[in-house]
Order: sequence, then structure tokens, then C-alpha cells
Amino acid sequence: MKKASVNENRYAEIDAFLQRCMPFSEEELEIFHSFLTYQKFKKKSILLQQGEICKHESYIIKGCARTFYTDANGHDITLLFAVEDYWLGDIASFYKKTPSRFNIQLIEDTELLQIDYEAKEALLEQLPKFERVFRIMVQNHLASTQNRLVNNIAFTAAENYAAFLKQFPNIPQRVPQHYIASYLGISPEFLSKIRNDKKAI
Amino acid sequence: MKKASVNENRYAEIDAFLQRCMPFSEEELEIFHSFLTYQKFKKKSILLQQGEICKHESYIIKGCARTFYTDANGHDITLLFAVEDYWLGDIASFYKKTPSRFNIQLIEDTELLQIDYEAKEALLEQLPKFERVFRIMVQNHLASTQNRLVNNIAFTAAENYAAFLKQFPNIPQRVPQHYIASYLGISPEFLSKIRNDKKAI
DNA sequence: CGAAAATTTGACATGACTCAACTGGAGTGG
DNA sequence: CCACTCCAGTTGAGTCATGTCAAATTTTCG
Repeated sequence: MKKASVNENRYAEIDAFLQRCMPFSEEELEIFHSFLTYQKFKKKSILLQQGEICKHESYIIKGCARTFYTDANGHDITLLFAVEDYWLGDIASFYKKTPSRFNIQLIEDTELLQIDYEAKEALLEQLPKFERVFRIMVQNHLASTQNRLVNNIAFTAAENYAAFLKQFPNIPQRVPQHYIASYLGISPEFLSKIRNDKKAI
Repeated sequence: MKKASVNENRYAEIDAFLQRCMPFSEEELEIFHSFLTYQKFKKKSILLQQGEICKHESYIIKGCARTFYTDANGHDITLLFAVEDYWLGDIASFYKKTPSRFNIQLIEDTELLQIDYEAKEALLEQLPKFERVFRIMVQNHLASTQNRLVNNIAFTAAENYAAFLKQFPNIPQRVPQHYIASYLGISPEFLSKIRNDKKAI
């Protein structure tokens, strides 16, 4: 009895996520759940490695991860810090089965709900409504990536850092500072100096 | 007779565009066409102004445009050069009816097929297959925006310029050089210097 | 507690910007 | 069709933002 209720809870957040896009019946949600796999991973696990095919899209129930690109000199560029209620994956790799452009690494112990390509296609076949859910998700992701691109070009590192703190006030407590530098596209040393300058004012 | 065939031709490219996503019947295509509006615009027209609501998504049959953000200092950042077979719009503004983040300006006389919000929703209602088409379009757009973000951070301006020439070999003949600088996120003077250095080698 | 990792700090190097002056071509009105 | 203007592109000097490298310090975690 108790166990069953724990298992149901597993889907509470993702169901709420869906309902924010459009209404779903209990039955539809249950079909949806049947395509998902629940997985726990330890902190520092690599969920996806640059160059490999991205096999899953993953919804974060609990935990924290970052998606990043490693360039030829071994420098990272962080594309995303993902926490509860975010999705992880390299969309291009997942759909085209091309080598992934990014790494995904867990920053905390993390619980995921995963869906693989075949399951996702089957879900979309059975419940075409989900096309719209995923379209909306991607649209939002695109809009925020466009904003980042513009900000990165238009503003100084200090301005971008201030905007980051405002937009993600809870991220700095959860991720090391040099990852934030890598998100902003600056060196860790320079971020340290920015923080110091700010304190002085 | 002749006129009819000209009108049909109007849809040749966009139909091919769709068929590259998934198969469509003649009938489905005709329904699709019925939601589109054909429009011609003069060079230098402003299709969308930052701050206004984006009322249409526009497919380019013929012509050239750029999407750009103007920052507080009046500097432009070009997000996209769009030519034949591209779509234009500010996706966030279009769906959420929020003020547009970007300007869209035509660089050449341009022929478009446009769809507005109501028409798009009606199309999706009538032919839910289109959810998938638009999802795929947005996914591709997201993937290329992610790549741009990474390149912008990871590479020097000279490297990004070389990559741009490789990826879009025909754009430089169609758009002024300072727009390319604005796409790369550098000053026009600096692009000029990069070009000069390159010649010297 | 000790080792390893993260952060800070400072000196120096460099990529990219600004400003101003100059050149050259394209469009326009007389 | 010429003369004029205006905008795009180039060039150079000086400056600023940010990077690199190395060393010192602090924090984290086994």
C-alpha cells in the first residue's frame, strides 16, 4: 500500500509539467508513464558523452546536471544547468542518431525519468497530443538559447553574471563556481575577479 | 490556364520543404496552402519591429532577410540570415503574444508565404500531422542556435568568420559586410581587419 | 587529518573595441 | 549624365576587456 503510493509520487512532478502545457486525462498520463523508465544515478555520473549517440531524453525528478561542450583545447562551455523539472539530452543526436555534440554530467545524485527513441515514437504514435507538448518544450528551449546568444554578445561578462544570478538565484549554491564561468563563457579566474570587484562596490 | 500554373508554382518550394519532413497527400497540401497568404515586400522593408507582437511566421520563396536584436547602445546583433526556404519570425512573441525581441528586415525584394497565429492553430487542429513538422523545424533551429552559441564562445572571431564562409558560402554576395560582423558579434572594423590579415597569409 | 580540487590574486599578454580619418562606390536630384 | 552626398569599407592609434600562467590560499571530501 505504502509502496504503491511512493511509486505514484514518482510521476507527480512530470504530470504537473505536462498539465501546464495542456490538459491530460488520468488514462493518458498512465499511458505516458508506461513509456518512461525511472533511473537513479550517482553524482558525477556521465549521462552522455560527446561523440556518442544520445539514447534518451531525461526528465529530472530530483538532482542537478550540466550539459557542456568540450573544445579542442579541453575547455568546457556549459550550455545548461538542469535541475528539477528540466529535460536533458542532445536533441540533434537523439533524433538523427548522430554523434552527440555535448556531454551531460550529474552534479548531484539524480533521479530521472527517461524515454528512448523507440518509446518516444511509440508514445507519439499512440497519443499524438504529445507532439504538441514536445514542440512547446523545444520552442521554449530555443527562445532561451536565443536570449543567451544575444546576451553573450551584447553584454560584458560582469553584466551577464549579474543577469545569471538574477535568473537562477539558486544555482550558485548547487554548482561549483568554475562551471558558472564556463556557462558565461569566461575563465574561472576572471569570474573570481568580477565577484571581487562587485564586493568592493 | 497559364496563370493557374503560376499560382501553383508559388507552393512548389514549400511543398518540397514539407515532403522532406514526412509524406503529404495532394489534398493535405492544398489544405495547408489555404491557410497561407502570399505577400511581396520591397527591399529594406521592416517585417517585424522589436517590441511589437510577431503576427506571422513567414516562409521565404524568394529573397533575403535578417533577424537582429538592437541593444541599448544601438548596436545590432544578427541572429539569422534567411534566404530561400527559410522561415522567419520570433517564435516566443508569436506564441505568447509578448513583445518581439528581434527586428526582421528585408535585404532584398522578397516573396513570402505567411501564416498567422489563428491560421496556424486552425491548421494544427485540422491536420495534427503539422505539429510534427513544426516540431522538427524548431528542433533544427535549436540545434543550429546551440552550435552558434558554442562557436561564439569557443572560437576567435577569425575562426568564426572562416566557419561562416564555409557554412554559408553564398551569403556574403547577398548581404553587406557589416551585417556579417554583426552576425559574428564583432565590430565592422575588426571584421575588415580579419579579412585583410587573411589575404596577407 | 591530509590530498586534491576550487578559488583567489597578481603580472603580463592579446583579442577585440572605439574613435577618427580616409577612400571608394552607389544612388540621387538637378 | 554629372556632381554631390552618403554609406560601406579600410586603416591606424590608443584603450579596455578578458585570457593565460603561476603561485598562494581556501575548501572539500575521502
